Amino acid sequence: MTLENASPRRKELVGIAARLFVETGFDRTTVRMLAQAMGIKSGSLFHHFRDKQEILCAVIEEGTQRALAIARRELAEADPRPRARLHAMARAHLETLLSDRNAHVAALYEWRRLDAASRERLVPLRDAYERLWEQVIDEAIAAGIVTGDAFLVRRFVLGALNWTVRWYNPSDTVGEGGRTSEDLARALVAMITRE
Amino acid sequence: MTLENASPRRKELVGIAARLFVETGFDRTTVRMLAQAMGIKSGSLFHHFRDKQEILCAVIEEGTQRALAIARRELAEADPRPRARLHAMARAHLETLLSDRNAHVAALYEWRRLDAASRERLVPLRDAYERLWEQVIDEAIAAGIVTGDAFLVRRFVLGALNWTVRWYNPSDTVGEGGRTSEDLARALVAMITRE
Amino acid sequence: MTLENASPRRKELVGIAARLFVETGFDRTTVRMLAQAMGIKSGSLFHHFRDKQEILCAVIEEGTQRALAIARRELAEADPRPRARLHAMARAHLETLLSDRNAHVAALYEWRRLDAASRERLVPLRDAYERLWEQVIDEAIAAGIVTGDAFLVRRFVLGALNWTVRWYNPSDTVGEGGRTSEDLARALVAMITRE
Amino acid sequence: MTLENASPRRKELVGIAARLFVETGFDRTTVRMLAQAMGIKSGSLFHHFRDKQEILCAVIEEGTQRALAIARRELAEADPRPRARLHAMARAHLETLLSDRNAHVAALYEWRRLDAASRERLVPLRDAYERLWEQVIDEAIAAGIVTGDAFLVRRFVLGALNWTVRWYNPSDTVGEGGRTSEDLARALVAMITRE
DNA sequence: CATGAATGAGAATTCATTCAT
DNA sequence: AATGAATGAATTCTCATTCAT
Repeated sequence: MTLENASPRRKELVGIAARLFVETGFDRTTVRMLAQAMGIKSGSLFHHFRDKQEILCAVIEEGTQRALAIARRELAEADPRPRARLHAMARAHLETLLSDRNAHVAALYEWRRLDAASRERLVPLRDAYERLWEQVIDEAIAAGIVTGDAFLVRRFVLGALNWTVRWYNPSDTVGEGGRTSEDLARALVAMITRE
Repeated sequence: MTLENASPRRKELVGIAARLFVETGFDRTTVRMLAQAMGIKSGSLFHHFRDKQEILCAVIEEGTQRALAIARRELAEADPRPRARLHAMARAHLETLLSDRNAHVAALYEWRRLDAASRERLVPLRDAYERLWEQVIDEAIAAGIVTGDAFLVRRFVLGALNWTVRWYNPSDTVGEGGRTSEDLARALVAMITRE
Repeated sequence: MTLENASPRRKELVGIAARLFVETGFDRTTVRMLAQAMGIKSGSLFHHFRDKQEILCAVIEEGTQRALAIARRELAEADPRPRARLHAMARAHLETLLSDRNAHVAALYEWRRLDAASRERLVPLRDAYERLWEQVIDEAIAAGIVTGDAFLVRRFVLGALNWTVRWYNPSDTVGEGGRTSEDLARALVAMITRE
Repeated sequence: MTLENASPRRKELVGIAARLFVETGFDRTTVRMLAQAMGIKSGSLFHHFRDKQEILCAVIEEGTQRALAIARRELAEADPRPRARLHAMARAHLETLLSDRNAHVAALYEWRRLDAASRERLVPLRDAYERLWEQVIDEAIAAGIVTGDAFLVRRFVLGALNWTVRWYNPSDTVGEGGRTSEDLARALVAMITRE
């Protein structure tokens, strides 16, 4: 599941690329911009990555991997009751999405830019993450605190969460009415659960 | 509210551009692709639009305008009870988003590509549309069928709906488990309302 | 010597073109700019002129013709003594050059943009004008008020005069230290004559 | 006084660009023509210069700098008497203008094509050159060998000299009646001085 | 005469990528 | 590893010109 090269230097470069991809979009981020942000010249970039695609692929892998790791950790630490587990997942998702505007955002918003080969490689990883959500939502429905079609609920919930990056700026707590990402997680869970 | 140039020819071109922008993304849609899809040569495009930006601007305006018109019509025809009005808005939103994968999708997903001037021009239009949602959600909260922070509910609901274009293909009813966009609207309303 | 078409409408258009060619340069003046300044659409321009070259040709012809006419008039009216005739020529030259920043400037500064055919057509006209200068300078040398190689004197004098359009703005009498174009003519004659 | 980038490669390219700008004019010299003359592909040009403007700016800077350097050298070596100094300046000016049809011609004839920023940067350099002329002409007037308004004399003299590039071809000594540029300098000085 | 739409050749510029040093 | 120079294909956009209406 891990890629050919996971040196710390490379990890650092991937983080920088992730930020640029989120700020500017993959298409509009030039190799020269990436290199400059990394403190090297554009020619040197190709010693670390075969091509621009590979950078995107690495970013998306990193983003999904982190999302998966954090979700697992939060679930492991969470109260085993369904509502708490739902909350843990929402919190984890928002954390990877908003806390450092990191690779997870790129994973979601630049997925379409992956070429076929990369996509194929990354689908299992993404599915592993989604399966976590599937479980938690199934449990919530089984417990009667959420009603409806599990598939649709999952899609709607992820949509609601993913869309936050379009309107929520975690560093601007005043502009956001003082809402923290924790508030967001709680509000979302409240919105879809009853009793 | 309509802009500089509204010839029927232009409208037709805007429709074609909308489709390409949704299929391929604004950045990856070249002027030549647009021209070819329109049946003209790339130079001729600039007879109708000053630059590529202006095409995007026209597409987004058209998309938001249509969304606004359809939402108003649905609200006017809907049962005046809060849940019905919520449902009408969701149905209207999904219709403009999914029925012909039209300009409304571009309006949502390519908004960031607008330059400052266009953005400024279009913000009021977008706000008018969002105000419709505001009203309907306020009514639902007042009626006690939805609970929570009206602002967050609106953002979550719009996120859930907007994200549908990423996973729902209305022309593939089998792959989508036979779900129609009407089903989606109903499910969303069910998910967030109680009693 | 006159061109196929000398309608007053055409003359007017030529005048407008002359102004634009001087302000912006022939290469940078687009057919659309010309048309707009003329109050018509670019397509219509080609009812009046075969192509852009023909406009330039007409402008240069007009400019040289006017310069020639005015020079002849001034010489006819001038005191027959050599210095007075020299002065009359300088005054005439500066008048066509500066008084209405007209076609004569274009004739001098855009001559290189003429195609071979136009150039051939206009060379005799330009030579007729230069011959006037030749006479006047020959007379001045014969009279001993100017010394030197007649050919070089003529080139130097014309250079000095033609270059005025690069630094002298006749409508800004303050910025120009209150110098009129009449002052310029006098100063030039004074500079090259003795006794 | 020198600018951002003065690599020898760049200097060489600037020289080639100067020649093309003089032969063809800035507007009609395409980037492809420049690249071909430089033996590279058009894309590579932008490795050395940000845009076409910057090439022009570099050419004009180079041209004025050389003119300034040569004028200073000639003045330093010249007999200190006013006529000799005038002659030295004329000779220097014609040398930079005619000897290799170099950047100084472009500096004079394409100045208008500079954008505002470049112009601002180059004005002091140009002024430094003109101040040399100012001094020499002031001295000549003070010595009584030239009469008139120093400002106008300077403008006329520079006009006469600058215009030579329009009619004088130094490599065609037959067509030019065997006149060398040294002859031109002498004739000009003779024309404007007395006794 | 005038127009609006269209054209096609070419303009400057961008950019991922290569490669000798 | 890193770099600077170069590439070539593609991109947006310009513009003189044509032509049906």
